[in-house]
Amino acid sequence: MLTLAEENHLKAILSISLINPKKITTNAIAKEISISPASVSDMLKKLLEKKLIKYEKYQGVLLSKKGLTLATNILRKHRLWECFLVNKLKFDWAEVHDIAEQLEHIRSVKLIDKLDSYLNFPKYDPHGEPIPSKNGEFPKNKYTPLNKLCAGEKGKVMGVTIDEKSFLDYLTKLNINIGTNLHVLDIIIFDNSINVLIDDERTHISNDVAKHLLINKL
Amino acid sequence: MLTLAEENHLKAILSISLINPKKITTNAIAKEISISPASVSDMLKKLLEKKLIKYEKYQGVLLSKKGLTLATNILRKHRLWECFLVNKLKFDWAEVHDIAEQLEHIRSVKLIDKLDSYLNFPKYDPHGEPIPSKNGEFPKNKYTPLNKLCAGEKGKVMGVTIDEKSFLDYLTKLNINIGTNLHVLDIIIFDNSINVLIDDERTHISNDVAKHLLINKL
DNA sequence: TATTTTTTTTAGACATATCTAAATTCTTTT
DNA sequence: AAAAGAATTTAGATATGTCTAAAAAAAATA
Ligand SMILES: [Mn+2]
Ligand SMILES: [Mn+2]
Ligand SMILES: [Mn+2]
Ligand SMILES: [Mn+2]
Repeated sequence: MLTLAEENHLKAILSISLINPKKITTNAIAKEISISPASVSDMLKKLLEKKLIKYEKYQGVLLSKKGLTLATNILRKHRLWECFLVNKLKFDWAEVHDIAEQLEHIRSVKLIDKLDSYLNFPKYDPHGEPIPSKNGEFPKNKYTPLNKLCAGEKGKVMGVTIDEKSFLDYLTKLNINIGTNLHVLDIIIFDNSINVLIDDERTHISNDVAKHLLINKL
Repeated sequence: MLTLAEENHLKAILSISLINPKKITTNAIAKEISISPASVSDMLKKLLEKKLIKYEKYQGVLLSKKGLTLATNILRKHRLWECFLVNKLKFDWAEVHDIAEQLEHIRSVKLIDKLDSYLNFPKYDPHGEPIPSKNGEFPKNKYTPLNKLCAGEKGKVMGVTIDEKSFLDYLTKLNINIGTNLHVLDIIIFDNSINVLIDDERTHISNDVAKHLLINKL
């Protein structure tokens, strides 16, 4: 049985490796969960002891099979709860991540099975993030980050890859939501920012934002 | 902001005082949450420090106004989640208490407001236990514990005052549920147990069980 | 390759929450 | 009212999870 801290470390490792599937550094984990690298080092020893990670001192860390299963299940719970909060309780998409950070630690297999069924077995959460199945498989998506589109291309926003409130609130301010249609006007070479057309309105989007928007190209 | 342990102690004090509204003893709290009396003593110091209880060494404890508000809110969350689990996710009434023990600690005022509304502002949980309102008021009920009925009286089960699995599973075995009609045949003076008629079947119920069954007398 | 910088780990401290055993206080019985 | 018994608190220990500062190792730079 995992403690809350152990679950949070495993989930952090998974989250980081979903973006960049390499060995994960102590510093990256520390940053992800806002604790000191020293504390992460301590925890890595415990997780290694429990065979949840592959780890050699100074050499970075990977999830073991067992660790991956457990971490994926936490992510599954997180995203299912986000669906519940948005689809059933009518929360705004920007409000649910922080609450799901708490709900994801509730322990009951039956609860998650029933929640999944109650929600009609969703494949994506309210941010377009894929929900792993019970046995840990992610639905494939073939979407392109907005920063990979070329001038002139058009597409529809299918999801984001960050679901923190500050990011989502900014998207809302830009009139971007899931389903929004975009038309890339031009790309500024200097900083890789782009000008897009949204609802006939010209909008400027930084590269940092664009790379977290998943687009279904027309 | 309360820690999990603090919340559990406050809730324990409230639960005990709902059954018997006197000064609560250290031992009673210890028993309620299955920890040592020594640990409870430690915690009482902390709760006093935070002005959540009225407490003098060796003299037992009461909730302060602030403590009562917080504890009542935890109970409210517990019972609302139990409604959700039974009414929406179709859990059996015996399965939900343990899961609600976890869910009751989720922190989000908006979540509970929305859950309450989603459930249509229930007044009683699946065990017939009253759900306090947002401002801490309990709906009044005028039901009688089964052990106070006299031979010959009839009534309907409206709720229970324990919602642990072992108790509820036993009720199910006795064919007792919310809404069950009972007819008290006779009371055994020796141990205050009673014989009742349920669905034309004679059933023997101990005093210990009978006192936790709330009856609406016909 | 040697030096400097960065990253990671270790060492030592602290807060929380628990325990058992011993001391203290309260309650009951004689 | 004294003694015995029960309840409560204190003392001291342990486990977990965090921190900062210092040491060690790895990576980057000169
Ligand atoms: Mn999220
Ligand atoms: Mn999400
Ligand atoms: Mn309950
Ligand atoms: Mn209940």
